[in-house]
Amino acid sequence: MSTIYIPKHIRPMHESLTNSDCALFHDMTNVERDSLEGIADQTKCNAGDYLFRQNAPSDNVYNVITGTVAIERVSNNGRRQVLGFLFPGDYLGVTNAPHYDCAVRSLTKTEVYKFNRKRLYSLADELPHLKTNIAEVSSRIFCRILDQLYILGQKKAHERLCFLFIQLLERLPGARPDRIELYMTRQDMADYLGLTIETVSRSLAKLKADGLIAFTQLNVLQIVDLPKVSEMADI
Amino acid sequence: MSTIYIPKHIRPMHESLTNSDCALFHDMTNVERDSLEGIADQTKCNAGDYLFRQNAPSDNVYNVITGTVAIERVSNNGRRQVLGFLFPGDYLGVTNAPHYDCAVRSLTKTEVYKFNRKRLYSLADELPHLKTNIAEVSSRIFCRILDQLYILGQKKAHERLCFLFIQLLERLPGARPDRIELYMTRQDMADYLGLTIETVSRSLAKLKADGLIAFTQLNVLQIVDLPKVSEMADI
DNA sequence: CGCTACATTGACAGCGTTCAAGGTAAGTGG
DNA sequence: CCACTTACCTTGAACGCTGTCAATGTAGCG
Repeated sequence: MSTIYIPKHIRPMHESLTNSDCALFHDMTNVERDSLEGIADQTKCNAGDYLFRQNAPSDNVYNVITGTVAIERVSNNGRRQVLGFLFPGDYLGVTNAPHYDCAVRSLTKTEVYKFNRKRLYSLADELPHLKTNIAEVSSRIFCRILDQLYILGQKKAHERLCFLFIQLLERLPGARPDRIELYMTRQDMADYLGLTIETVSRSLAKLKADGLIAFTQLNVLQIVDLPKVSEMADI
Repeated sequence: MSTIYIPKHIRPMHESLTNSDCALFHDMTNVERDSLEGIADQTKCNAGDYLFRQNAPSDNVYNVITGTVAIERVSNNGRRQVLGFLFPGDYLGVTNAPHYDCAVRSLTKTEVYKFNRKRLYSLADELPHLKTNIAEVSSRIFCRILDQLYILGQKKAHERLCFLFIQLLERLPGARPDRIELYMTRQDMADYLGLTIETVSRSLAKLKADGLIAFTQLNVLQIVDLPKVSEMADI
């Protein structure tokens, strides 16, 4: 039973998160969950705000409650690479380095839980399940990066877009083949997939013309031919 | 003082490894080092052999003693992506997933230390430094993957090659600007950099013609203009 | 209405892939 | 020692995808 104060309009963390990456609470007892909730602060930010910047001290681990964020990395010469999009349930800032090696920008209004990393990691020393779960979260993040690496190394523009769509379908809460809301701009997609915005636009047009996808609105996608889209995305 | 048996032609692990990634022993006492060495088996394999295959159970963590290996991933449609090259001191098989999501092939005769992962991780529960060091190793692996991701997303062919050269210069033991031995084939480079073998060949010719690099032998590279090569590789 | 930000489309050039031919080096067997 | 094989690498030519530059279209907002 929880003893800490929770504003009544907020559901306990382990009930409000639906994504499969919501793993910190996995296998934990209620008492353990309460201690984990005890070190979490809830914060909000608006579309366009940065949760943290590249090279800032990596003080916190975050867990997305609502909204979508983009992880991005900018190099000396100004080129930007988006390393991933994160959704409710996803974790960010899970690193052992003293500074973040990337920035996190919110694409929508976003609510997150913020864990002080030192406190989280020392709590993990007491709660074996938590330690396992942190490792599990890291492992999943790593697997996704490997997928993206493969896509960037081996796939053509329209295949990369299909990969993104399948990822959204699998990970974005509420996404269905007939309705996937794209919270990111074309530029964000381009920077994620290693393309230009024009190529993204043209590839979308091609996929549309071929009857694989459709747009009900500018940013609402429909996957018309899921088997073919899956096949093109296949890693 | 070491009490376990070490064949006399083999130097203790923590003395034989020079790479900066040799981090498992960092900050450990001699007693701690001995217990870590106690769970290590030494094995060898020939060029072309696989240390482990994609989807095999992830039973072991390896540490390269001598030689060079390539981490690779093959997809359903047969396209191959090389995820990295590893050198003496580097670790591989560091994952929390029950199966390896990639294969590891040796490019040369290779000696490795093999740690049973369960034993390594339970030993880490007793030795705080070891746990920290494992996390540190994971973190470095992750950072390198992010670098590669950026390269694949944003760089042109000749820039990607410069990136590889700088990586080799920094990480391959014995590499100097005027002599870098390339243990991998052109095809391996291509699969690492997301290019075709022909593009690799042509880009090498271009870099040579521009006076940035030279070849003393087919597989022995010389970086002639290090500042320019570094600049092109810049992440 | 006009402003702004974002997205699409067109024309064209260039980079990288593809297909094909030729070259190089090491190893094998007569 | 030399022809032959094999694996790897280089080079050429043509094609096509993607990037670049520029213009146009669209949606939201004051």
